[in-house]
Parts: sequence; structure tokens; C-alpha cells
Amino acid sequence: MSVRVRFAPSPTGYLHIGGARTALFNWLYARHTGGKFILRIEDTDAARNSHEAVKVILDGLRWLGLDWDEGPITADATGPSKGDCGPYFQSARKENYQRRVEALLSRGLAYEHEGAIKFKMTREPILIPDLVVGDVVRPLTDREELDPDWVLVRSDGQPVFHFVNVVDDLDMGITHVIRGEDHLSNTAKHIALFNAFGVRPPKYAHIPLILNKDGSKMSKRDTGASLATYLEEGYANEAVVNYLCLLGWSPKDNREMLPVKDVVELFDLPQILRHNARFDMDKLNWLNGEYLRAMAPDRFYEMSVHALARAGLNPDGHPLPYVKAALDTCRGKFKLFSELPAYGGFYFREEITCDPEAAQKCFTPENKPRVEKLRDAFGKLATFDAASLEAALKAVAAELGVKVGVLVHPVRLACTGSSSGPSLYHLMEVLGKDKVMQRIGSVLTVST
RNA sequence: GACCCUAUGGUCUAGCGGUUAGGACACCUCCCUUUCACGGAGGUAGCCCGGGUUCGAUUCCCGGUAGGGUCGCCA
Repeated sequence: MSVRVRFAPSPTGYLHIGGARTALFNWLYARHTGGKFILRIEDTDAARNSHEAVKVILDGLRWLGLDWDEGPITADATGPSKGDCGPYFQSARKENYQRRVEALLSRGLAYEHEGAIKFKMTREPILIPDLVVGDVVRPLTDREELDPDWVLVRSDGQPVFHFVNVVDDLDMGITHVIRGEDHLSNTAKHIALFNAFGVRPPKYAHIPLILNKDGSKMSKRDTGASLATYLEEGYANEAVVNYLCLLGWSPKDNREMLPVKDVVELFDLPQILRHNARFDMDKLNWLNGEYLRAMAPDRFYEMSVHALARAGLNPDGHPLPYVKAALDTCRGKFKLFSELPAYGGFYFREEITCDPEAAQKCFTPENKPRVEKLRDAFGKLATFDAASLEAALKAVAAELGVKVGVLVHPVRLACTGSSSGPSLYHLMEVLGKDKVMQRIGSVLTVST
């Protein structure tokens, strides 16, 4: 039987990083086995159902590159979809639930209670065979002993999650349920329901959860919990995917950076780790830096420009060759695009504000004449390129009998406003003679 | 309270009945260097605890502890 897996998020308005990984693992398994990856929107709760909230999910999955074989095409619950098992919004599947309730009712497996419909739950412990965790026996808890039956349909007519989830998986022919371990205990309910419908339950694979760095549960408000953060802050999507793959799964060959197509090839359920993983932003950032370094130039420019614009700078107001040359000097020097405005923003600003502390160290009465001398030397340069600038600076340093750093630091600060940045000689070449002379000049006139 | 899952450096992990317990991030030192980053060399740091089984347990079993999860007319 061909594999059919699904990702069934509830449109809450954001896509949790853990949910994103669940989607990824489902997708990886589908692609590994040649099966189908289905997207189903669990919008039973009307309060959580909004076009915008669904869009967040679709955008997130698309950004990660997790294409679905069946499911909605747009965020509109009544809009078009692909696949033969639709609708793919629970809000549009009411008849199915109704039909299933009646089937249980007519066979005495469910009953009405105070206006709600409850399921006659098995009293016996239930065996949950799990591809990740192994066989799990789940007896009733003490509270459940008091009343093992549970609500299928609320008194207001709304079916509950555990019920619709099972009915949809059944109607959609889902073969493997890959989901967060938080559902492991509840799986007993689901298996009992499948049994009541007289069908074999799907295979289960409960994957460990993603925790905060401190080991606490990662919830909505925690840093990095929302996938949208990475999208907005200009992470490379393949870095995020790569990092997520490494959380609870390993290629076992010490590779850290590996393309998703390799993961598709190697991925399988039994090798998923059984313990929760903590989210390590440092490692994600490192990986992002690696991908950023390997990124095709045009994409690098595009993402850089986006990051600069987001920080209020206007790179598009400069000639394209200038922008590209400027960005080339920044390439490989930072891990996150969000660092770029601080790193290379001086290329696109008219006014440079120097760090006061650094300025005090650099623009001393002793240094000023030296910098002035250097400026004069720069002024006489016929060609204002990195090699000439370097030669000129070194010549002046030699003449003054000082180390190059004595000149480099003040000039860097004057040109960029910062004590760290791209290669000084290259940066000055890109900036051009006018701006360099002007920026050096302006720090010389300011008293310190 | 009951039940379920889990346990290798700070973090992600590889591994195994006998290994100098491997890699990566982070951190520290040094080198390279105009700064930063990269790169190179080195370093600190780990098998949760207690019982078994065994000639021998990090590895297998049991217990404890700790962390996580579930027990809703939330999803």
C-alpha cells in the first residue's frame, strides 16, 4: 500500500517551529517512500478559522519548500484544492462527521449524554505500536477510570478534535500518522475509535518535541517559536530546513550541512531519536552563515537589499554596480542578514555616526595630523582602487614610523562609523574618492 | 494524583557488552590578518544516580531521580 501522510495544523495565526518540523518529517517520509503528502486544515474551531491564519500556514510550508500533493491551493476554505479526498478544510467536512456519529450511535458504541454525544471507550489498556517509540501500553489513568467515555460531539453540535482527526484520517486513507509526542497518550483514544469503526488504525510515529534552550516547553511567545520569524529576519530557508532535520534525526556520518535531497534519501521513521531536543539558535545561525556563504550571488544581493530596506536604508537609490560591489565586500562576513545593516549600512547612508568611545580613542590630537597626512596622500591618488589605497596607506605609515593599525583604525571609523567591517581598502574603493575624502575630512574638523 | 515517553560534554548528536567515547555548535588560547569574519592549530567539558546480569557495563534488566507529555463539551 502506498504511503499517505498528512500535516493537519490548526490555523492559530502562526506556525510553530515544532509544527514546521512535524510537517517536514511528514514530507520527508512521503518523498522518501514515494507516497503522498497531504495538507489538511483543522479549522473546526470557528474562532480560529480565518483566511489570514491559514495563509500563514501555507506561506510557511511553501517557504520551507514542503509542497503538498493534496490539499488547499489557497487559504480560502471554499477555494480550490488538489486531490480526491477533499474538502481539505474540516469546516467543510461536517457531513462526514455526522455520518460517522450516526454509525456509532446505531451500533451502540456512542450515546447521548446531556446533549453531547459520548464515545463508549474501551476499559482495557490499549497497545499503541509506534514506529519511533516502540510498543506502548496505555492503561486508563485514575481520572479516566472514573469515566472512561469521552465526548465526540459537543452539546452545541461541534465535533471535537479527537473525533474529527480520526474520521478525516480514515476517510483520507492516511497510512502513517507522524505527529508530535504530545499526542502519544491520546493515541489510545484514536485507536479505540478506529477499532469501533471496524478498521485497522494507521501506523503511528510520534516524534519528540522541540524545547527551549533551557529545557522548558516552547510556546508561542518564546524566542524563535514562530516560523515567521525566520522568514522575516531573512534566514535562508534551506538553513532552517537543514537545522530542523538535525533535531531528532541524524545522517550518522558526521555531516552537519546536507542538502534536503540527501535527507530525503536517508530519512526513515525508526531512526528518529526518542528524546526531546532543545532549540539551539547558535547552531542554526552558524548553519545559516554557511548557507549564506554558499549562496548564489544574485540571491545574496536580493536578500541583502531586502534586509537593508527593512532596516530603513535605501540601497535601490544607488547604482546597481555600486550596490553589488558594496555587498561583495560584506559577503561571508556575517551569519544573518539582520546583521547586514549594522555591518555594511555605511555604504548607503549619507551621514556617518561614529561610536563615541571608539572616536575618542581614534581621533586623538596625536592621530589627527597623521590622518590628515594620509588624507592628503589619498587626495593625490590617480587611481582610487584597493591596491593603490593600501600602498598609499602603508607608505604614509612608514614615513610616520607607525604601524598601519594607527592609520587603519581611525580611517575605518571615519568611513564606516564602526570599528569593524569589510576590508578597509576595498571598502574605500567602493565608497569612492569623494565620499572617502569627505568622511575623513569631517572627522578632522570635529573637535574631540 | 494517575498514566505514558525520555536520559552521551552547556546544546545538537555518533557509537558500543571490552573504544584514548567520535563529530558539530558555543566557549577559551594561539596562528593568519587592516578590523570583523573565514581558515588553521590546540584546549576546557560528557555516558544522571543506585542496584543487578556479566570475566567486563556508557551499552542489557530493575529501581530511583530529573525533564517532557497526557488525563477538556481546547486543538
